[in-house]
This record gives sequence, structure tokens and C-alpha cells, in this order.
Amino acid sequence: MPELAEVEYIRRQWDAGVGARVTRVALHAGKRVVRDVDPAECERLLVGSTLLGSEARAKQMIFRFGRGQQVAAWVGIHLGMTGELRIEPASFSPGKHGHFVLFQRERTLVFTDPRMFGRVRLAAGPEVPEWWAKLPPEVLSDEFTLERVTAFLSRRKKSAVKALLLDQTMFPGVGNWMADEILWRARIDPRTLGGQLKPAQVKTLWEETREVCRGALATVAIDFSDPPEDWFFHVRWADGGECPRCGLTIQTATIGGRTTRWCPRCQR
DNA sequence: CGAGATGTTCGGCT
DNA sequence: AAGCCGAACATCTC
Repeated sequence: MPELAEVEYIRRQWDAGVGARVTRVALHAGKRVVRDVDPAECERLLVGSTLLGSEARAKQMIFRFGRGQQVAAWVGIHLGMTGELRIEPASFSPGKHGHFVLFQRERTLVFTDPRMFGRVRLAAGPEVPEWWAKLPPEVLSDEFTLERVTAFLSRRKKSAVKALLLDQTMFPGVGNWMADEILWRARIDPRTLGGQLKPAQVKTLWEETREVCRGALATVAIDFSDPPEDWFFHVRWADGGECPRCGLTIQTATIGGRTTRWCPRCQR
């Protein structure tokens, strides 16, 4: 499910537990989602510590825990395809998909993930863990420059631009629907190879990548509401949709291993 | 019942 | 070596 803006929205679901101590943890040891977490270490680090705060970055989240304001442990969560965070009553008992659960006196913080493509990580100590510190520059940061994108595309000459937009090292946070939205706004055919894009198209792609991230964060991330009505988003979920710009029936194909929809007239 | 799903990662080929 | 592609992961929903 989640891309950039959805991840930010989902992260905030656990804000209800900020400032409160963890009384107990439960995880489905042996399941894929928690393969990086040692249950004993998890208990030692988290039980008795306070959830201090959290951040989202691209498709990832990190939660800080400690005593007082001193950070002593970090929990990283990637939601994969079907991960969700929820708050449940203190009396909650985790079901089949409740893979990582933090109990507090007045509520329970639950991470569910039926398909288990997500991932939980744990780190000890006051230092930001390396896997978080080393995430690539965010699309909306100053470091996400046109030059970076240009260099990337010229290195990946033989890949369809749709596949390239899904590369998290260059476009962190962009997922399948955002990639289609970006290409629709940039009027670029998703099958175009990286090496075939003209400099003007690369510039537009770079700009629209930022615009789509900005727009999604202004809507979806705030209250999980849909993006503006004129976005391609609204027509891209099924065959037979019409281009919001020209009205032509949109086209569907698998590109870069993912279902892709675009307007065959507007995007060339 | 089969197909496909807003994601990553691995292994093999060029 | 770097880049490219397809399969695999595990479960649910349409």
C-alpha cells in the first residue's frame, strides 16, 4: 500500500503513544517481518522505555525510545505492501497479522502486515542507526538536484523510465501510483528508455517528481484524503479510465514488472 | 478459482 | 563490474 505520503500519515498513528512508557512487547518471532529483531534484545531495550517521537522518510519510519529525553533505542519500520500502524485498547491481544506490538498502560501500538513484505529493525544506543543515516537524499530536499537525476538517467540508459522512477536510491518514496502520476504530468511515455529522454524532458521529470511529492504530502499525508480532483490518480486504478486532460481512454501494460497506466495521446 | 496487489531483494545473464 | 530482468517472498481480495 504505502508510498511517501501514506507512510507519513501512518507514522502519526502512533503519536498517541508518545511520552508514554512501554510495558510489554509482543512479536511473532520467526516471521519474515521481524527477521532482524532478536526478541530478547527487543524486550530488554523497549520495556520500561518511553516512546519519544518518530520521523518518516521516503517509505520508512523510525521511532525513538529512551529514558527522560535520552535516546536509548530505535525501531525502524518499513510497511512493505500491506503494513499498517494502529492504536488499540490496552486490553488488545494481537491476532495472526499483529507482528510487532508495543503495549502501554493506556493503549497498544500495533503493526500489522498480512503479506509480510515489511520489515522491523531495532538498534541500541543514542546514535542514529546507520541504516537510517544512510538513506538517500529526499526528493524535496535541496540535494535532489537536476544534475543528480540527469547523471542517473544517463547511467541507466536501457531501462524504461517507469522502472527508474521506482528505484528508491534515486527517487526515495516514489511508488507505483506516484510514478504514473509523475509521467502523466511530465507527458512522458512510461516505456521511454532513460537514455532516450531529451534534456528538456529530464528537467520536466525532475520538476514533476517534486510536484507530485509536494501535492501528495499536502493531501494524503494530512488526513489520508485523495489528491486534487484533476490528478491522474483518480483514473489509474482500473482499465477503461479516461485521461483527465484529453479524455482519451488510458492504456495499461506491465512495465518494470508493475502495472502501468498512461495516456497514449498526452504521453510520448 | 485464478489473477493481481501503493514493495524489495536475490540470482543469473549480458 | 555494472546494469538489466524476472522470480520469489506470503496472504488476501476481487
